[in-house]
Amino acid sequence: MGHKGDALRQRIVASADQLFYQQGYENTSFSDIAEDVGISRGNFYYHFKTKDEILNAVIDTRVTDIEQMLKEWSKQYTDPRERIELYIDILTSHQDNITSHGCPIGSLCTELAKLSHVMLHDANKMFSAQRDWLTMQLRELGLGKEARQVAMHLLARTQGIATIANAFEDKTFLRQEVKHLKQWLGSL
Amino acid sequence: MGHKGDALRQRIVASADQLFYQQGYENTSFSDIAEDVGISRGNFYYHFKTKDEILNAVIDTRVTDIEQMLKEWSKQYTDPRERIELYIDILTSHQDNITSHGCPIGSLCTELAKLSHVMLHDANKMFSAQRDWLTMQLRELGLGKEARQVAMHLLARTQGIATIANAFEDKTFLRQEVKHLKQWLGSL
DNA sequence: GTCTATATACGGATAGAC
DNA sequence: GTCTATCCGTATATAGAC
Repeated sequence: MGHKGDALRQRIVASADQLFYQQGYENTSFSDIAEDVGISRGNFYYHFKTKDEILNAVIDTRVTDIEQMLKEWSKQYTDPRERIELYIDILTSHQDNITSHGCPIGSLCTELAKLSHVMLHDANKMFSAQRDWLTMQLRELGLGKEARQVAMHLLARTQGIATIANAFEDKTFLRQEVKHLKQWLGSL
Repeated sequence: MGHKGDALRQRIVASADQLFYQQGYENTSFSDIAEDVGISRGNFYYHFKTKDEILNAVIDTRVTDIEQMLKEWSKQYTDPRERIELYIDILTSHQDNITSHGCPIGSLCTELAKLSHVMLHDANKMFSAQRDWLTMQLRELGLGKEARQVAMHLLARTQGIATIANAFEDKTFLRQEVKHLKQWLGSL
């Protein structure tokens, strides 16, 4: 380890993350990433020995970033309802990317499941980090044992919206469903 | 055309369909399909010239099958609520496949979107056939202009359930959400 | 129609010069 | 550390024998 401070490594991970999201994991080659970063294929292998290794770095970075963001929200906002609304609003603020490429987390998990890739179990940590945070917010909102189940429900709702908005390339549908989702939140 | 009666061709399409579902489109090679059908690669190319051609056949067959099934349901059942319940029950009856490989339609659309594949527009007909049928059922149920929007909502709900059940390989969650979905249907 | 080569391209991964 | 050159496997697709 001790790689965290390596700027080039971070640039590679950022490029890989974007390309995996836009083109898919399998469909993205080392050449694609190397070209995007501006280094040669050979140099690339100095930083990452295998494709799985970079996938692992991409997932790890995303999990960390998600946890960081949610922790920040918990610090900056006191109302759990407001926090969840912020969470739902990600759909709207990323509507262009979502209609073009789907949800970066959902689509990666879907692909890894097809590849029977062992790293699916690491990838779904990107989901469970959200699930656990949402569960906490729902508990603060007064929900009891059912909080976790409701959190999973919300997770699924956002995934469904992303999948359909992507399949139909339909931003209007996405915004409609976000409105619907906020009404649902208000009814809790 | 005139290919419809060709038994071997149908077997190839059925194999391709299954393999695309289980392994993904890109990750499935001609060798995989040929081996599964029990023919040589060379023979394969006699029936389908390109990979896109077989993808097209797979999608066409699925669209036809979906329309056929829904038309059958409309014939055999009179209560629109019962029909929609039947639709929701697909999730339960396919729970093993869904937790292992996701929704065959949603995951294919997700993959084609990543590949910027032109056939995404054909693939989402698998969805719109369902949307249109659901819209009709909801109209019979007494809904007005909002019927189509509610149909899209239901579509998204099922997709979200499939994506999350797949990512977590969680059948229990799937069944929970199906129950939830039926409560929602009852409240319409 | 079905088969066995085979052409060609590209993928991941390595070796070794600088 | 970064590069070029290369190995090797596999993929799509074609040619041509039977």
